Amino acid sequence: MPELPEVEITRRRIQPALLGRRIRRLKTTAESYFFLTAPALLRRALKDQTALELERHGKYLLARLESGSSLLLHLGMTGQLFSSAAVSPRLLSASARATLTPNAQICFKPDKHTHLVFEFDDAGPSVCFRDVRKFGKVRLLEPGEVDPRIARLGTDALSIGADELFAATRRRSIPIKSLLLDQSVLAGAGNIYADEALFLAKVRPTRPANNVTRKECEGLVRALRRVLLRSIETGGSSISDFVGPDGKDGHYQDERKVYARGGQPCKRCKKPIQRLLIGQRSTHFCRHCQR
DNA sequence: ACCGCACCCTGAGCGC
DNA sequence: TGCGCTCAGGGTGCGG
Repeated sequence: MPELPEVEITRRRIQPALLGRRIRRLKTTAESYFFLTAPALLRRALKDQTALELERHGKYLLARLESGSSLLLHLGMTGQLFSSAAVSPRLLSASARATLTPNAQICFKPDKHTHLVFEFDDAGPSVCFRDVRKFGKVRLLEPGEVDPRIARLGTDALSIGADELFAATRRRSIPIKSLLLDQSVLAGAGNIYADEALFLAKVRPTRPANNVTRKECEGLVRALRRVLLRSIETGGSSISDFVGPDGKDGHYQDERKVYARGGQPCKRCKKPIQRLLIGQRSTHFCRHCQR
């Protein structure tokens, strides 16, 4: 599940394969929930365009094009943006994976889940967007147009201060975990890093936001920065689908303390990690360490 | 304004 | 070459 670190890794590593290369052709799959801009329009608009910059806004990527238009991308739950030269079993459908022989040359071939393929004027690799569950999004923005999803985003989770987080908690009675997932409060945190930050800060995820203290908000802001930066350092979390644009797995899953560790011993006190649902999201915490 | 929840999607895993 | 069920969850939108 791509969150801030995975999106930032994607941004950094896809840049060399994307920026400054003239798009000869864009291939797309058929109209679907994924396309906020109709695929035919997208194909026309991107032909002969060149991306100059790639920005991250929370979990969104925004490619600035030479024409002044922009391309908005969201990876959703299972989105993968990568070079066609990347090699990873995570980029293959289950059936393709099953027929792999141990030493087979793994060569990516767009499948039915590969919704975008950017081909370039030079003969180099394509850039592909694959998304099995289609929770991802793609949209073309006209010059000067600001997407409302971007406009609604709160401060980036890497730069939010304790004052701002504390102020946001005052008016809200929802669980602090739900507040951390609210992209209009702070942009970029998702289920994994919210759980991990709450553990590091020793705050129980069920606590009503308006009952979290100023000091705890300071701890939460520090913990968020720590887990997000560390995850970026280790290449993100490759728990199910995430893989870097170069085909490399991330390794933060090896360092996680609570996420998806329900029933296993707490790394700090050895008591079993609890799992429950908060706002339809599975939540993991230590009843002893988090108060 | 705020909050809880259904919904969008598909594959993996599991019980029978 | 089994079938049907449940679960995973980011973001949106709706009803209370």
